[in-house]
Amino acid sequence: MPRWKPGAVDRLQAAALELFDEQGFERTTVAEIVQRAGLTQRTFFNHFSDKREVLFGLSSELQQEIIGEIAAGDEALPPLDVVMRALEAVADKMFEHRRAVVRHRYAVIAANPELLERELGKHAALTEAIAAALRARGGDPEAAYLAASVAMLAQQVAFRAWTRPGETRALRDLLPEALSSLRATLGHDPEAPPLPA
Amino acid sequence: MPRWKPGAVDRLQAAALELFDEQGFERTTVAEIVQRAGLTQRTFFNHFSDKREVLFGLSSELQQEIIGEIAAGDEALPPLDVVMRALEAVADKMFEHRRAVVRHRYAVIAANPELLERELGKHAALTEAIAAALRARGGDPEAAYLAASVAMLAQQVAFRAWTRPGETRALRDLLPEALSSLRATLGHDPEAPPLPA
DNA sequence: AAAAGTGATTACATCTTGTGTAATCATGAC
DNA sequence: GTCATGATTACACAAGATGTAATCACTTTT
Repeated sequence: MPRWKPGAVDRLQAAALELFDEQGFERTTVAEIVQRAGLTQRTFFNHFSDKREVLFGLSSELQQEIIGEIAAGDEALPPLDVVMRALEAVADKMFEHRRAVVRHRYAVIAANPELLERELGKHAALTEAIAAALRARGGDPEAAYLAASVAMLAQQVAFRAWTRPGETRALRDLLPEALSSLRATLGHDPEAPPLPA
Repeated sequence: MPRWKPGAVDRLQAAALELFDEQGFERTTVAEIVQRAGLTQRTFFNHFSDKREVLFGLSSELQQEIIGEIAAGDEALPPLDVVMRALEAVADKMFEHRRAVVRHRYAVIAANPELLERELGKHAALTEAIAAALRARGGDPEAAYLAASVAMLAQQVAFRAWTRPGETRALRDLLPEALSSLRATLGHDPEAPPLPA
């Protein structure tokens, strides 16, 4: 007989998501979460550095997947293409099969400024990690930062579309579209050399 | 004789920036800030919604300036150009003449993850406000969002360069360069029509 | 000029988040 | 069988944040 019921982290995450959904993030106390999960406050803070972090359990796994894909990417490809392919692969592996759950979780996050700030922080950290992974392959540091930033902006544009009600296309297919939208937004560089015929 | 010394907000902001600089954000308590400013904790929280907000007093003014410029912008120009011109104008008006102060403030922010999250939140809010201002001029909502996002990414790239040690060029001149860098990063749209001869 | 109202500040109490430290005790290793 | 491990708990406490009512120089009204 185990001393404690297993899956403490899972229970805390589930209880928190439920409560945040039911009554909002701010009106939910950690005391309520741990009560529903059958644990103590100290245990909550043993597993999560703060109240918000309970919603971001998968972000480190996501980051590892992406930088893994980048490290394994084609050496000859330009940085942006490497990152885009990595994002497409990860879209299939970690997002596509749980659209409803991801939508739900993001709705909870979007409903609260504090959670949105944390999400933005994760986004920025991931951008930095991608840039670092690109630099590790060798290449101009500034170009790495630019490629990472542009790719993550495309990711954001595609993700917004993917979570839109009624949208059915796959995230991996929305990513190239997002990139095209960015190209269209930027227009053509007046100083660029003419296209080959 | 005034009942209280005037400039309570300014004194709080100054004391906070000093202390954050001296001992870091986390190791500084609100009690220390108000002691240095000669006020009480309750007064601090009357003026600032939380401890971080004391560093972001100018952000609402910045936002108003930018959306004002956008509203007054040339009707015929494409959205991205309207935003870029607004950012250039505001760069001159609010940044150029206090490079040292801005650098210093940003160094304090960059040194702490919580402050960085708040900065990202302000950045995102400004992006949304710009998109809203563009939509108010009429035009595709998605195009407005894209133009706002791309412009703010260019702003970020230019700002990074502007605050780099040794950099002397003006922010307004770094903005078009940042846009060019983004175009170069994205490369050319394979589906784009050929450039006119 | 007296009275009444305003608004920034203060005093006090309280809730919530987050941390430090030591104790508990089933499980698995030796 | 003994021992080390590690997740959980108990307890105390600092710091951030909020609600409420009181203060009182200054301004407006009468």
